[in-house]
Amino acid sequence: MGVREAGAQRTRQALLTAAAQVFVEQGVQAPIRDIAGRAEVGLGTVYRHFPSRAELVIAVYKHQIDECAALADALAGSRDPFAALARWIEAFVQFLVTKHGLGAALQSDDTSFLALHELMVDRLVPACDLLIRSAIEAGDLDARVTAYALMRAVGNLCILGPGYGRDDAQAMVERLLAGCRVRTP
Amino acid sequence: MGVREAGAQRTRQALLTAAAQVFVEQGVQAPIRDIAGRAEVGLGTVYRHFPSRAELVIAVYKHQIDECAALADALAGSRDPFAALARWIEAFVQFLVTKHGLGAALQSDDTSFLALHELMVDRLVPACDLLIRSAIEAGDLDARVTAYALMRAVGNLCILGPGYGRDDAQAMVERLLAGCRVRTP
Amino acid sequence: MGVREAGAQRTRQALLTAAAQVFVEQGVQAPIRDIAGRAEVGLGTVYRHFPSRAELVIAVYKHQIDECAALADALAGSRDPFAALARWIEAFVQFLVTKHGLGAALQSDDTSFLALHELMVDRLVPACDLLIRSAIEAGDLDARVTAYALMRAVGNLCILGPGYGRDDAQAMVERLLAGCRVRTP
Amino acid sequence: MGVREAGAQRTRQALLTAAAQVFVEQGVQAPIRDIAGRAEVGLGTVYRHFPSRAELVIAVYKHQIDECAALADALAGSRDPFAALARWIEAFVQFLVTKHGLGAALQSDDTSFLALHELMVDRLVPACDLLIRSAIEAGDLDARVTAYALMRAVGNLCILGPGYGRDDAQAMVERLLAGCRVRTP
DNA sequence: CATGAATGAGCATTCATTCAT
DNA sequence: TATGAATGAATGCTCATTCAT
Repeated sequence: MGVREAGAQRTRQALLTAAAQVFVEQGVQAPIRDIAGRAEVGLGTVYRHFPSRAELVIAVYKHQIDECAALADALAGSRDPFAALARWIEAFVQFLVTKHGLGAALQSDDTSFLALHELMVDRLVPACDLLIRSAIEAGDLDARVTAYALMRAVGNLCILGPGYGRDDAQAMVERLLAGCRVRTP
Repeated sequence: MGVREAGAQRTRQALLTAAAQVFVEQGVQAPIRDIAGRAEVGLGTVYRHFPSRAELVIAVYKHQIDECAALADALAGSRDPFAALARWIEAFVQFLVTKHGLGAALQSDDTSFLALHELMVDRLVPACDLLIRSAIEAGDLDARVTAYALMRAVGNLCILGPGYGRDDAQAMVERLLAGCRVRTP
Repeated sequence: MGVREAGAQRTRQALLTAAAQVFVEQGVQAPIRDIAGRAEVGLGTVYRHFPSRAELVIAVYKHQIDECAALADALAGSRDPFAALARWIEAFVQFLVTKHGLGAALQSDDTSFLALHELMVDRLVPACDLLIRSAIEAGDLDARVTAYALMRAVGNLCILGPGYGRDDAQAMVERLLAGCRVRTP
Repeated sequence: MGVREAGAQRTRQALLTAAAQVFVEQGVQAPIRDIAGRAEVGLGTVYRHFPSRAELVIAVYKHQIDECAALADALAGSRDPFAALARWIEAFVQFLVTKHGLGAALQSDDTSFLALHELMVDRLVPACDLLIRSAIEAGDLDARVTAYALMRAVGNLCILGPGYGRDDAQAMVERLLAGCRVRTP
């Protein structure tokens, strides 16, 4: 890789970092200009690296999404399927809760986020589904719970605001999960 | 009240009706112009009656918020405090779930919705708090649950999207509530 | 008509005038901003009156197109059909030649001018066709000449440039028409 | 010529070929980037070889322009001067009609095409003039016809569009030429 | 009070052009 | 010489908001 490519990679990284920050502050709908400004880069440079907003959003979150999916694989086959699910959901919450605005982006009906939505669906829903099936088969989870709806619900619960912080979200997700559990006498 | 005042009241009502419809169709962020058009009224008239978008949003939902608060009062003192809370939450969900975009607006950090947020806090949090206290005192509810966080969580769960409809929201809220319950042996 | 409507009409007229000038100077692709500036009007005002560029272009030329079509009707039924056609073409040339950029717009493949193209086709082609048929029936015109192609050709010949002015265009059109004539011995 | 110069020549040729293709597909206003991409060459390379778009356009068409000029020389001195002119014009039409957008470019007031215009004037006008003079002297052509205006007119007639194809252009040019002929009794 | 014309800030996007490597 | 990353001016378009009538 030549110096130029290396420079381009640095720019790309700077853009991802800047975008992540701006997304936290303003949400994923933030003006592209602001991201360019934050990265101290020309406006066209953002478009060169990420022709559409969706691609930028995806690039920003892809790494963590992949990590999350990998965790599910690691947890699959655990002896206590419900506990495994709970642990995975906890990790998912950590992911969401540290990325302000992602939760909001996920439920946005804006077409530019369909791709992000798809990525999550493609990568995480199957991962989550695996754990859910095991828990259901073990007789621990309400069989009506679907991966998609659960993730959506968890995602929504992770939309923070004043007076509703990470701890609150965490606690509520735990309660939601508890409510999905089949009570064994 | 003179004829002029009466006319103004009619205009105000027409605006509220129109705004409610448009909010359902396009969300609370709908262009003011569309609301004026729906009400068959000039654009300036909207601004005269509701100088800010927030005031309009509030006016549109105030009635239902009041009803919701009143329901809490009616349910207070019930013999089964947890069931009362559950019924009230159900009503709250109905309110949110039929107002396209309201859930999203509630957690928006947009300053124009602070006032709506405040209204909900002022009117509904105390109402909900009443029911929560009773349920806690009856030993049915986790004492760590606060009215504000619960309502926020419920509000979030009511943010709908493709593949996550009213029924899903409803079911998830029920599970959340179940998870907040103290299990009696 | 109230004063407001009158003012709006004045604005509309100012816009049409400004647009006509700008079209002459820069062609029909001129930035909307320039037209707004020339009319000393806000950018939004242009969009209020003419939501799309095509509508503006059409409005600018519609009056004259209508006049041109009317002339054809007046000339129809003349005793010398070929002379009638020649006179009409002459008027058409006058129209084109005084609107710099229109000829170019007519042959632009830009979709925003389809509407203008359609207007010309709808109004002028039938008008021209009437005269052509008569001339053909009278045995004066090559029967293979079609209204559309002839108008297109004339339109093209009216695209002026340095060293090729109105007189040149006029002369060339006359020669083209002569070349379309059936020579009677 | 060293290997470096030879490589540069190859690059230059690749660029000309690529540009010719792109011009046909998108017209002479095509983005420079597209041409670089088609030639599988860096963007800067295009600018190194052809600092301005005009120079590229000229280089692309120069060969054919020269051929066209040479044809005129070959046809000069023919026994039937008018037929010679007609044949030459026919070749000129073929040249224009197969170059998408060239006709339009020729009459564009865009300064970047002045040079192309000049090239055509420098090479083809004298060539055409030769044939025209002969035809006039033979008493076959209207003496008022000038080479420049005739070429311009022919160029305009070769601006194609939907519903006005090569055959139409060809036919119209023939009629124009017929209209320039002096009728001998 | 009601009106709606006018305004212009704000944002997305494209592409010609430069220049460090 | 060749490269292509970076730049930013230019332009289209939307809407919130003001204000003269």
